[in-house]
Amino acid sequence: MTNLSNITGESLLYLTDNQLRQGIEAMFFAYRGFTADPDKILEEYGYGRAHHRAVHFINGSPGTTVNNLLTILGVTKQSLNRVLRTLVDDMLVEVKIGVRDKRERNLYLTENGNELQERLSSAQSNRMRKAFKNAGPDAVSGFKTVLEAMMDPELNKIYSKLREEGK
Amino acid sequence: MTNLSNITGESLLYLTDNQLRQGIEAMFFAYRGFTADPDKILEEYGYGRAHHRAVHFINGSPGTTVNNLLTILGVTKQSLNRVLRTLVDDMLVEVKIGVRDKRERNLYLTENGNELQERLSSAQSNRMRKAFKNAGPDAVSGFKTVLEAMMDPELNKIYSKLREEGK
DNA sequence: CTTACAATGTCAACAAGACTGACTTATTAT
DNA sequence: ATAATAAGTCAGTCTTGTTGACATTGTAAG
Repeated sequence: MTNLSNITGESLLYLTDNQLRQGIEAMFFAYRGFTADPDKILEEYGYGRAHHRAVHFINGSPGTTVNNLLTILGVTKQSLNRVLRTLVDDMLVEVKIGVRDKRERNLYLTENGNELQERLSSAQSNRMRKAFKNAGPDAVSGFKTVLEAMMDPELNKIYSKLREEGK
Repeated sequence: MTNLSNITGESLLYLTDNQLRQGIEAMFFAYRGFTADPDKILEEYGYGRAHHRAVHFINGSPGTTVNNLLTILGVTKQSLNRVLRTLVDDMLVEVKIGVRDKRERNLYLTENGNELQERLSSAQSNRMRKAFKNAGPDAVSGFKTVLEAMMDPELNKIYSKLREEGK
């Protein structure tokens, strides 16, 4: 029992190339699984992952501005605009002129937009719930800890902010 | 010590919508971080992520066939061929005719190919190593457990096979 | 041996989703 | 009045995926 604390502590973090390689491949395959279910739903609408991301973050921060969305998504306004325009044309997203600053546009999901969001969210959540249940609570916290450490520092700030807003 | 095992066991897995939402966003932001460093290197070569994936899996299974690669990557042969052709033209990948079955093509990295692979791998591994170190060994196993549970069953088989091959 | 199947490669056309660069229109701030 | 900001748009390019059709070569089965 002398060096057991060492064994479970720092010294197990001799990470071999193979362990790192496995981590890399786990990320690759898991991300594929992670997006598989929503992709099927999006296909019905003729949408892609870009639409999913927009809908997801508008749902999470109703009334957010175009600039906010650009920062979170990390794309150009031309790229976002293409997606946003189809969502507005299809009556899934509503655009309101800002009250404080009339240059800003506040984005909201319509009733139809919410319906799509719910479908996407529940598909993705179901998979994640199963994964979490299989893995157990300790694994879940480990999962989140590693992912947070893997983000770029700026994105981590945004993510933390979103965590606070979501209670 | 009576119900502590319960608390840390099943009952903590009442997963709220917010916890699931956070997991989803963590995946999104972490994957961005995960690909950020290699993307910069690939830009020097005029390559994209598709090239990275091809190089990665050829490196992991030298002599693998085109069909194997198609299965792992989950793309069409036309899509893979475009990428593979540039890699062969640029002398990063070598193609040898199969010995057992002459229809098959066995793929290998050349010296230059290995150099690119090393650069990509070390960039990505460095980030993952940092994340693993920050998170600690328990978090690492949790991370892997959840990701494996999140994969599609078929991909999980492939992934397990690759784990075995890598000792 | 011929016929069928399998592994690979290629041509063409198309689409999503990213990019750059330039430019307009409102609106706000200095 | 002038400059900066938020948003939108037009045009062109690139990567990476798709379908469909077809050719070549080699293996396997009858």
